[in-house]
Amino acid sequence: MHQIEFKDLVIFIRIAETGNFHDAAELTFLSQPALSRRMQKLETILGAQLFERTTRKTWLTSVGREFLPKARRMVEDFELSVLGIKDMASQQKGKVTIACIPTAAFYFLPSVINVFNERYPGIRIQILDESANHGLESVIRGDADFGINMAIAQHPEVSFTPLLDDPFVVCLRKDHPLCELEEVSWIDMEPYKLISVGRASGNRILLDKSLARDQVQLNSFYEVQHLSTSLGLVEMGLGISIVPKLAMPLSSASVLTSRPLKGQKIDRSIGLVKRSSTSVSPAADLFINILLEHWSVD
DNA sequence: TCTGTCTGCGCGCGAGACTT
DNA sequence: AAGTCTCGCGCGCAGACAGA
Repeated sequence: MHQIEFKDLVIFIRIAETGNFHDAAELTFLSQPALSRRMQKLETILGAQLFERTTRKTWLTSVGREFLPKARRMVEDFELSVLGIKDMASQQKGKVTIACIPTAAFYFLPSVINVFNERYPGIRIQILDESANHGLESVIRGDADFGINMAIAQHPEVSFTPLLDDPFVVCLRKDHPLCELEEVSWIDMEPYKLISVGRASGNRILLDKSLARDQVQLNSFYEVQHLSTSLGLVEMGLGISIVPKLAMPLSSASVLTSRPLKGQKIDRSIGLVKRSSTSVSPAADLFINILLEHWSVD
């Protein structure tokens, strides 16, 4: 089955413009017979004659007149698309979409975005601040160019490049009795209500694994969906929480503080997640380069 | 007669099948 | 994996044809 080619449309337009197969052939760098056959092929595919021709004169049929603006639009769209891709390829325009777990978005992105914007002001950035699982799905589906995610969120279709190890800490109000300790053990936490994130969360999976390994059961009293909510409840004095250090507020004015876990170390490895089967867009590649310049683990 | 289009024929190229 | 063969497709050349 033959298909209409881009060149067939260009030829059709040139013949319509010149009213002449011979001149159209010159303009399209073909011999006249080759052009004539191309036109015949196009007419066969369309099942309609586009030109009436005699050996002296060529003119559009009613079908041809109707098809001409459509063909022009198709050629124009195609050319604009190619120009758009060229712009992107030359890295002056485009968009980078990053699926990033929220805590990492705060930590990694601002400095990288600053540098990126200075170097490539024409490229827009979209951040999908999503949970580890949703972020991974966005990368696999192609909704995001790449992701910044936890090592736990891995998949055969993606590659993972570690950027940072983020230890879990105990999040406390500054007036909490446990603040007197330099490090906090599981036993120290037993009397207090624990605020934890939902079981689907990647952070929760890591924490539960450690608790199971050490055969410890904490008083998990409140369950929330987001780390930011658990920080809010700690702030209100409702309990304590075990969170990744990156989730802790940066401001010293905050009523919250943290203490390392005693004896056991729970780390989440955060890194760059990319689809392994396809290459990223030129714009995304530039962003990744700057990200790795800033955060690459040597 | 001149000029433009169509058609027969052969050539070259690329893709896929087949062999070593 | 590399080399060879086959087939289909598009091309140009040359000549036929037709209208002004």
